Amino acid sequence: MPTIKDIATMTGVSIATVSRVLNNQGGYSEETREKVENAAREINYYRNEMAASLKKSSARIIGLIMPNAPTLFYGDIVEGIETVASRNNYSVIITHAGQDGTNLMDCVSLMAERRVEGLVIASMSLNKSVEEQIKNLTFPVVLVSTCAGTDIPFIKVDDESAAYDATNYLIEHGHQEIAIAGPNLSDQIAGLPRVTGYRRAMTDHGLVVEPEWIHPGTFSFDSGIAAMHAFYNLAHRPDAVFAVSDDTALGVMNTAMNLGLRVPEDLAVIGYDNTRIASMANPALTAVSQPFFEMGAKAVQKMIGAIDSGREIDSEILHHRIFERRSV
Amino acid sequence: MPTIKDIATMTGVSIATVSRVLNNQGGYSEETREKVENAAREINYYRNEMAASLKKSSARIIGLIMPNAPTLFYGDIVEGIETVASRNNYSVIITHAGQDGTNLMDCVSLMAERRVEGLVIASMSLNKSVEEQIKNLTFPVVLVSTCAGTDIPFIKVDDESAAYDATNYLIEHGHQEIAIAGPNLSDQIAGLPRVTGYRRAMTDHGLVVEPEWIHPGTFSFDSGIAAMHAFYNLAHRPDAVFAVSDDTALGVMNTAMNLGLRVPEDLAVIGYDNTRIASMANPALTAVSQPFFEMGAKAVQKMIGAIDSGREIDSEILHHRIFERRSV
DNA sequence: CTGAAAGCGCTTACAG
DNA sequence: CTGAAAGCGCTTACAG
Repeated sequence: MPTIKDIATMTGVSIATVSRVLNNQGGYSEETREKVENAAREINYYRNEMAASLKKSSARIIGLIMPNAPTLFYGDIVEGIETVASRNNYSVIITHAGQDGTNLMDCVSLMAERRVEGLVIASMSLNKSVEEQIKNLTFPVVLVSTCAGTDIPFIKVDDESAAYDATNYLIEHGHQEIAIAGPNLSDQIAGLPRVTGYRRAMTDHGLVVEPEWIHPGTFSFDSGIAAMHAFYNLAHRPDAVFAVSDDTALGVMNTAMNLGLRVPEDLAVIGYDNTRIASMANPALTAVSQPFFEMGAKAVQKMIGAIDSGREIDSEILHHRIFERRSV
Repeated sequence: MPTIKDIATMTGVSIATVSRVLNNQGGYSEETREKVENAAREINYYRNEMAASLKKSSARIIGLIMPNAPTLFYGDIVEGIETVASRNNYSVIITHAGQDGTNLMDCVSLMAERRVEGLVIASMSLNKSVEEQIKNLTFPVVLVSTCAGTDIPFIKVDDESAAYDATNYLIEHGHQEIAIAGPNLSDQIAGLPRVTGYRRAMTDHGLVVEPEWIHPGTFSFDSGIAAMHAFYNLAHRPDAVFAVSDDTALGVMNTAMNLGLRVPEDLAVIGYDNTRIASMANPALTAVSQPFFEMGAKAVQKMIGAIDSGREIDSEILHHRIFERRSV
């Protein structure tokens, strides 16, 4: 590809001058400007960002690490991040760390090698060695829709409180026999806190929680199906379920209806995430929201603030909200 | 951040030697190797890929440009691309070109400046100036789930033929009064060809197409709702509909059921895309598939092949397939 | 087995 | 208004 050297040769000026006009630095004659710009256009010149970045030691790249999970909110997080990144002239480089974050350390290393100026890690849990690795990084890292034991800044919803509110919403709508479907009990971030919130809401209202009403899973559609089948066969059948994801909620709802139950008359269902399928379900799904686009956008805003100021990033708990539709 | 120079100073060897051991080039003593590796670990060294890329004039980056559309298949395309990219030690840098590809030219320029070695553009239509710009690029470009008038290579399904098969499937299942919902009629790639395929299937079977049975839209859920309301009020009401996306299909299905029609008994519905919501709908949606993950994966495979061999990329029409579920 | 040196394509003081 | 030169952090022939 052509370089500023080529343009310099074509126009008879130095590469310094070429660089100046291409960067609109001012301090050259109108005539020079035209000559250079024409030459650049003529040979189809594109500045070599890598070279410029190397010189300036600033690549204006933000890294994004996501799990390999075919989730519906995937795109929203990416768009939130990319939108504010590009608005600030940052590019984003994306990588996947496997379902369980197996090669998360490699991903982080790759980002460091690419000299990202900031890194966001979305929706994954970190083990000790990764936390250690991150602590030694020289650029800011922010977690989105997840958090870590240590002081790595994060942006997320308060899962326990969101689960509490979801359960509470069901109670306020007259339900007392409420089950929870789909939580992964070995997930400290999105699993356990949601069942804790659920339990707390039940206890606060003096309601009993039958052990069978807690049906664990993997946040998936299939988890919802399995949970609903189990609930249906219970002697003491719940009349409402808090599903820990929208996917799970649809599994529950569909199964319930196929079993002859009416939603919400015989069984109320509330979901979690408020992805686009919530409004596309039938009946439309009432759900607690995680604002994914906003999480991504905010993460990058804070990151850029940190890059510019040199200050630390503050964690932030984003507000959740219940979107009322027709499933309760 | 530390550089090889720091390691050289620490260990008393030259930067050349440091570079060699860090790249496992061989040709140094075991003792040197250990010294260098220990020093690197100690100071938390990460190679500066930008510098290395500049020197080698190869950044091992692939660019991806996508529309700003909150679609369900978004993640699948990205994952397909990133999976085979990372397997080949390429990173992927992603950018959004707006709903209508407004700033597509800027995105392409940005990718050129970042010195990507290949570029995939997904699901967007290109105007003349962008096509011109692409033609002058020195790295391969491949289109995914779209195509252009010119000879830019693409990977996609044959929309007309897929639409033909979808309509045909409905006919084979005993339907004769078939409508089409949701196509954007000014979309030359995903809109028009699908209505052409639909029309051709109808004609081939000697079936009439009432003008009102073609209800245009924007491939959205809402388009499906609007279409179904319109169909419902027709004197000559269709008994099956081919929806041009899964989203549209859900809009049609939900509306039909809310209007008191049974799916598939009173109204059969077939979708297009076969995204994850197809199996999560109730009844589960029968749909023609676009293999998004595969499209992305194949695009990068071909691209890397082209980068390595210097040959052109061949366009490829991927097979579509009908996933039979319960909505027909 | 190791090092000095050139060079990738830029930017930016410094000097005039 | 313009240029010569240094330098960003690497890699890699070349020489020993």
